[in-house]
Amino acid sequence: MATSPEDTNRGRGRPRTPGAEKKIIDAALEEYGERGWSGFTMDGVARRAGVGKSTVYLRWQDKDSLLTDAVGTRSGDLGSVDTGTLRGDLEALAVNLFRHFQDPAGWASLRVAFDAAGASAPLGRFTEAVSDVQLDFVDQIVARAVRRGEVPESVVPSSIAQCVYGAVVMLALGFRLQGRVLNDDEVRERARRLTSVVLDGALD
Amino acid sequence: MATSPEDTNRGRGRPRTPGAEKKIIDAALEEYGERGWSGFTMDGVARRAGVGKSTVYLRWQDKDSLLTDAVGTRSGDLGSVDTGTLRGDLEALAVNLFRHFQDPAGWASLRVAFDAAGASAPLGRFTEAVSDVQLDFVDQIVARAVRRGEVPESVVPSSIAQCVYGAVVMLALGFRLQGRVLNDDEVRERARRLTSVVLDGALD
Amino acid sequence: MATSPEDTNRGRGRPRTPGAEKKIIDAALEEYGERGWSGFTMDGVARRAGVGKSTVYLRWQDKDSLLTDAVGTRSGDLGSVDTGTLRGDLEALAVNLFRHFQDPAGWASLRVAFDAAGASAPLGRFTEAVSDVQLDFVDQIVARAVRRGEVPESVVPSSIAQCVYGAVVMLALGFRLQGRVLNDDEVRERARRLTSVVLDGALD
Amino acid sequence: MATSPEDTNRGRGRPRTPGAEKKIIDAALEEYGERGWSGFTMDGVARRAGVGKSTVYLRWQDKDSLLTDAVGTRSGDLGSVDTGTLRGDLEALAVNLFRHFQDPAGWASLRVAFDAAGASAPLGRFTEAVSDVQLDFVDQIVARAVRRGEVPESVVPSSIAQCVYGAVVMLALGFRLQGRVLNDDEVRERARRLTSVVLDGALD
DNA sequence: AATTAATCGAGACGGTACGTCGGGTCTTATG
DNA sequence: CATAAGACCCGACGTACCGTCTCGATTAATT
Repeated sequence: MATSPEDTNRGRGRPRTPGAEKKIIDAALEEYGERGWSGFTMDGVARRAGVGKSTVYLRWQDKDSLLTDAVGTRSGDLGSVDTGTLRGDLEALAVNLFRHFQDPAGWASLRVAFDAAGASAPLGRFTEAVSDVQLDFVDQIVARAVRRGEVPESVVPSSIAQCVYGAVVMLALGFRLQGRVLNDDEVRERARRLTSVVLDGALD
Repeated sequence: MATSPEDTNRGRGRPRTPGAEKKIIDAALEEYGERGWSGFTMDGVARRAGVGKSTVYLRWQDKDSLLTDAVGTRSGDLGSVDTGTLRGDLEALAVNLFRHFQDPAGWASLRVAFDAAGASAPLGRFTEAVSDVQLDFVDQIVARAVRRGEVPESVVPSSIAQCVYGAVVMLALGFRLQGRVLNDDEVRERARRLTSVVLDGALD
Repeated sequence: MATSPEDTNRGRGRPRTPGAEKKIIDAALEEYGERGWSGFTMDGVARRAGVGKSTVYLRWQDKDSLLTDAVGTRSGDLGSVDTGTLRGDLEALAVNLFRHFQDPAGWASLRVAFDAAGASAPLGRFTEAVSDVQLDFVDQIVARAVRRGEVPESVVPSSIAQCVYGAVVMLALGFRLQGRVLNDDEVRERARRLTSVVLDGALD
Repeated sequence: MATSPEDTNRGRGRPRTPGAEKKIIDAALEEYGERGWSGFTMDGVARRAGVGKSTVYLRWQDKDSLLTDAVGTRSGDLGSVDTGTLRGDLEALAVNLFRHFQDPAGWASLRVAFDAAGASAPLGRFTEAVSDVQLDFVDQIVARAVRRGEVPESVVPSSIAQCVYGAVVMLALGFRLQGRVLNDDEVRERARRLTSVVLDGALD
């Protein structure tokens, strides 16, 4: 989980405090959520976690690594949906994703990904974390639909994935910028709409 | 252009050096491109632009404003396409967008938007910069198609906009994370694919 | 005064705040006096001086330099005594010295000298600060006495200087270790005694 | 020897490794000699001694105690001289002292004393270590001379002690600051000179 | 022989200070 | 007035050390 999990110590010396990682990650997420990026401080995280700075730096080499990691551990199984139909699956996924992005930690994971992609020195560890893992479960949903014969084999799953995922991202971005938070019904309605575009097309 | 372009100077005293804005913006973009976000400093920008820090702060109130602005000035008329068909317009737009995001400045504009949306104190000035302006021209393209009778009036333009824009964003993100750069043919092929999903739907 | 007084800036940019040096030195001396060496902190000095840390580090390269300098500026004209007789001069000097060493700053100057002499990398700037300047004025007193014909030319001034200065140092060290502080009469008595040893010898 | 030699262990459990004290003290002295006070760290001492930190802290309560002790164990019997005359004794003593201070450990003992005397919280344990023990043997030498009838009973032994001891200290300080090391002949010459001042006085 | 208990090397722990760096402001002298 | 230079206050960065604690592994003396 930590950036450098070099478990090279075979019992020599005092073992690392078991709960520390979690405490620190929780604190990091809370700090990030409350104060935003510019107010996100290693000292603050350590203090909130009730931990010395060295304990943090022993596990993560720097601020970015910590936030990256903290944010990655919260991207649970957003895609584990199975309603029986492609439409149902995509709508459910869109709802999950949207809710994920309304949560500070979920949104942070996205922001960090964009940071990583922008840096001249690519952080690399996001390649799979986002581009593969995250989009993968959309692929799986589509593949399931293909097996069911719901959609022709000619469709490119990744394109659908990009549309759905991307649309939710833009949606979430728009509402965040406006400072609005959608309730469950609104979220479902948006999910329904964009699923409709992807599945039915605009031309018929 | 500048965040606070209060042109209150009525000719009294020394006029602002004409080329300064451009020099600073260019420097900002270069610094950002070379060093990334964490290496992007006001001192660095001023030094590279051959300008005093006060000259920068006289025009932009803070770092975010500068980067925002610098990045905004490069978002030209991505949406000024008119091929006569909705499909042609969307494909052309997707190509433009994708190229935009392959450019450091273009990508930066996106990253900044995500930063703005993540902060507890919303920067506000992005509301129009991204959610309206950027998505607007997709709306216009769709509206034009509706007028032409290409698509039924029932379609929701903003959903199409979100899908197209979002899909390009995810595509660009994915390739950036992998460190890949697409050539023109590849870009066009991707644009064709995702336009197909949005217009024709996955189900027929 | 500062360790690196490279006055290379000829009016360009904002001039260094005039009173800052003094404020910082005063604060340093107070902090040192109140909290001792182990409690002597750059942050503390800056805070007490009402100054940013960078303002301190702009003038002194590190903690040692600051304390060294602070302590050096208080070693006023301990040797500017002229009573007309060698005995009177030495006694007055001994009194001055003793009082100097009872003051935290004065004592600190000695401690710093011993640090400097102990380091593998000699700090160099102490060579004159202590061994020359400090002992020099004892030499001058003796030289004056030689000119007056009070003492034969055969006496080695530096030996006398070392005896007087060294005796006072040991005296001060002893009392400090015991936590005792001498009043004026006691100081004068001690000065008289050791001057007697140096001038009259123990054998007659 | 150790600060808290509470020999409370009645044989139960593993006995303390016999050679550890010495190894640690040697390491401490070497570290101090090579790196000076600011580079003197407990981790460094433990590492050099090939010992765990707990083994050090089991014997000394803190850094100061260790250095104090390390330094004290090297102050051998500098004063065990008996040439038959006061002059001979003092010269021999001065030579011994000077050599002692040319040794890093010997010098360290002095520096530690000055540190101890400077602290607001007096370390106390130096009171005897320096002011009594160290100066005492000068007293004994003088007392012996008094018994022999060499000097009148009126002389104050402690004043002579302070002069001799102090002069050697200043001498050693001066040469250390200049980075010079004296050979045996030079040392003897200096000892002769300052003994002459103390015994014969400057005035006759 | 098994148990007990102190010590050992190693190294993680919560803190605190270090010296550096950057943000945004302020103050000069010079256009 | 604007400008280039650069000092100012502030506060976070990542590192190093302190003195404490916690491991598993010795190492005797006591059962």
